[in-house]
Parts: sequence; C-alpha cells; structure tokens
Amino acid sequence: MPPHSQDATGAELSILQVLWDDGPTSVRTLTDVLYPGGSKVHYATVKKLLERLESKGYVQRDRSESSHLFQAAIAREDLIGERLRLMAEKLCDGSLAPLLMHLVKSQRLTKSERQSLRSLIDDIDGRPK
Amino acid sequence: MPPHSQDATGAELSILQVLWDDGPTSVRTLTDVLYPGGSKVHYATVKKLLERLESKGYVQRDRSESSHLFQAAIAREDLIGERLRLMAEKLCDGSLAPLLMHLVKSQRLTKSERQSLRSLIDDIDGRPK
DNA sequence: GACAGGTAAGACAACCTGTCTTACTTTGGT
DNA sequence: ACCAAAGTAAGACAGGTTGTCTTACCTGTC
Repeated sequence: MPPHSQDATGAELSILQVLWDDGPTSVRTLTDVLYPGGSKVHYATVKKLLERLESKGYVQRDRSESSHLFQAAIAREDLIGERLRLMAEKLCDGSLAPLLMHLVKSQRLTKSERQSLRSLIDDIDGRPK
Repeated sequence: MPPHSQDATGAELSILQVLWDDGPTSVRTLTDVLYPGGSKVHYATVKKLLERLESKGYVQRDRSESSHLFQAAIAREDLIGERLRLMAEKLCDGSLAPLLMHLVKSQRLTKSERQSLRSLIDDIDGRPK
C-alpha cells in the first residue's frame, strides 16, 4: 500500500475506471475508449496521464512488449479507503465513525441493504478478531 | 442547501473548523486563533479566505456591526454529506452503498459501536419510511 | 486632525491540470 | 533495405487554483 502522496485527478480517475473495468490495456485502446474518434493529440494526452498515474503509484506498466500495457496498481476498493481516510482526517479529526454514522442515517437504505448490513455486522460479531 | 459549485480548500477548511467550534467570530479573533502572534498580513489572509468562503456559500456574514461577524453557513455534518456524495459520484457511479460497506468492513468497530450501529438500523426498520 | 482598527479589492508566485508539440525509436509490409 | 505507421519520451503551454501579501479607503475615538 504505497503512500500516494499525490491524489489522482479527474482525468486520471477516468483512466483508472477503464483499467479497473478492463484490466491491462494499451494506450491505444484507452484512447479509443475515452476519446472515441480521437486523434493522435488525444493519444498523447492519455499517455501523459498514464505517465503521471505511474509516477504517483496508481498504475503499473508492463514494458515487455514494444507497446506497453498498463494496469491499475490499486484496487477501486482501496482507493475508496484512502479517500475516506483522507476525508476523515480533514473533517473529523481522523475518525471514520462520523462518516459511517452519516451514511447509515442519511441514506435511504432498502430493506435488503439493511439486511446485508446487519449480517455484515453479525459476521464481525461472530468472528471475534 | 446551496449548490456549492466550488469546494472549500485546505486553508478555508481550517477556518470552517474554528467557526464550527466557536460560532460567530470576527476576523481578528480568527486570526489570533489560526496565526497566534500573527501580524496584519495574516489578518488580511484570513479576511481573503473568509471572502472566498462567503462567495462560495460556506460562510454567512453579519454586517450589522462595524466589525463584521462570520459564521458557518453549512454544518460540519452537511459538508461531510456533500463530500461523501461527491466521492460516490466520482468513484462508485453515484452510489453511496460501497462507501458504507467499506467503512463497516474495514473499520475495527468496538462491540459498543457495533451495538449502536445495529440499533440504528433497527430504528430505521421500525419506522418504515 | 491623527490614529488604530476595520473594510475592499486586487496583485502575485507557486502549483496543478489537461492539452498539445516536437523529436526519437520500433515495427511490419513491400 | 526502405518507408510509413505507430509507439515512446520529454517537455511546453494556458488557464485555473491557492495561499499570501499589498495597497487604498473608511470609520470610529481621543
């Protein structure tokens, strides 16, 4: 779990989304997905964003082929965790509990969501660390 | 609940923290809290940040006295909600459920936290919309 | 009137972000 | 072997953001 001193920006995030969905992908493919009918200008943009993502530690590059393949170096779930933690630091003195409480209270949970949430807690209860 | 097209930045947030804790406050007091022993330069900085917070809708100003009083226009709780929603849009296609699940799973909840969480869900269950 | 303290408005450098350019290298077809 | 297509590498760039700082003006009180 790298430090990730720098956050992924908006455009970088849209690249991560594709990598999460499609797995290892070439610059060409990414460009076609994100900028349909895109020219070589967009190709360069995607490439630059991938470079930055790599230097920030969000993406890994496979250089074994002449045309490199890129894949996410962090799972969506883990990025969510990072951002929640960051948000807790900035807004709640580092504690995640207020975020949790807010979500449970504010969100209109469906019956099945409540059910799976309850069983999730039961799981934790049943497996005492 | 204003739109808040622009997010509150780091320095702005530290001002909001004081406003949340202390209620309506003058520029002078805020400066003393945030920049102890601060000169008139820091005073101006705080003032500028308050201006921006006001124009973004995060702060309300009481101009009735010659020295204005500022107070938060949004509760800490509501800002948390806004940011969670924003994060859900960027990372989870708008759904808050993944954030909730992540928090429940990842956080080491104490027994009493689990208990209060369970009863919170029971509350919602018992009061069917 | 001078002055202490406030308001108003904007300049400024440093940085971030997305885009785009330019130059070099590799690959594959003929 | 040559050449065009496609890749890589590196960096310039404009526009915006952010925190800081400056400068000018207003308003009370002694």
